[in-house]
Amino acid sequence: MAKLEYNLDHIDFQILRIMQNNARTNNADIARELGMAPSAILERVKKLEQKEIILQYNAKINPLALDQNLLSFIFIKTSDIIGEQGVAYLLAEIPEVQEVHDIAGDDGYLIKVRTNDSSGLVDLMRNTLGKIEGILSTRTTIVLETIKEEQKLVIPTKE
Amino acid sequence: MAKLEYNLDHIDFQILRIMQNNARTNNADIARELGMAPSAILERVKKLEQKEIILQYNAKINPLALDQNLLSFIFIKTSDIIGEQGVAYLLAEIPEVQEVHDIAGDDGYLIKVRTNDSSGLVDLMRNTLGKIEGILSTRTTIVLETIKEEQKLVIPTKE
DNA sequence: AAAACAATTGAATATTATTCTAATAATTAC
DNA sequence: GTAATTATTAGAATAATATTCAATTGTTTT
Repeated sequence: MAKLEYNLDHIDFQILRIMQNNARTNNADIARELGMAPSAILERVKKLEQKEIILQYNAKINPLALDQNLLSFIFIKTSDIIGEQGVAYLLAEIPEVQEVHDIAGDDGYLIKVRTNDSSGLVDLMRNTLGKIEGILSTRTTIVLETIKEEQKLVIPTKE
Repeated sequence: MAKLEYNLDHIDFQILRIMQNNARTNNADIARELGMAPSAILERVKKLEQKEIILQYNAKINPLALDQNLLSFIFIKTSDIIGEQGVAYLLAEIPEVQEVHDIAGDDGYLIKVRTNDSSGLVDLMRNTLGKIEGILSTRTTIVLETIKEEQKLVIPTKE
């Protein structure tokens, strides 16, 4: 993909701010808040989507409601050569794995995993991770409590 | 807050699945997809919100577009006593800090931070973290590349 | 300054959201 | 087990929003 030009003005920032806080805010409301015509807002939002500045809209669901109570981070050392990320892509395919990051210094990855409980984690490690070629070792960190968990970016005030 | 009863049937699961994938899917579309009246869907969605099963709707914004290119994880050891989380709440207030987790075993927290670049990270550590009382030490892990980053939960197929 | 391009408005139409009532289904009480 | 209660749904009517498009205004480019 070619280098994209992100050319955002302060109106775009305002739209992003509103959307980041409530992705279901309707066009008419955004238009009212910004004092513009709905059609103009629609145009801008579409452009933000096309330029892949807004990547997706998602509902944040309470993990407790789906009985997914255990959050863990796992450091994974692999035999992946630098540049190659074969293991990473396999990890990314696992539904319980929410994040996969290639990290500096350790020849490995940091993954974030959400399971039912500790038995679910053990299952995952034994039956899923255990079957992936190239994993040399793992180090697991259990989350006792999550104080904050958001994806919100800091949006500039001025353009 | 009293213990909430989450009583979800397979229709709720389907709604959650749709919403999780695209939070801007409109009522009419959901209704059509599930073969139900829009009013019934609206009723259910409202209930899911009220029961705090759907926590919020957010737009995922491309960090590159806002020039936030560096992602880091920082382990923070503190003098917080078990049960007390004073430092955690201070950390949670920092806009660049997207996540704060109380982790097992280390008397500390794992935080996820998104900054402009490495100088932004240094700034944050020096000027913001450095001013928080009770932080004993930090260990920073830099993310070279993110292969996957989602909040999507695994939603049961059957009720 | 003119031309080319981009963004905005405003109005018209299509579609959706929302409300409400009646009917149905599911639970609970007795 | 039956009646009473409660929750859910459909369907129709209305309010509001989304979307399209032509005309206008604003912005760059040359």
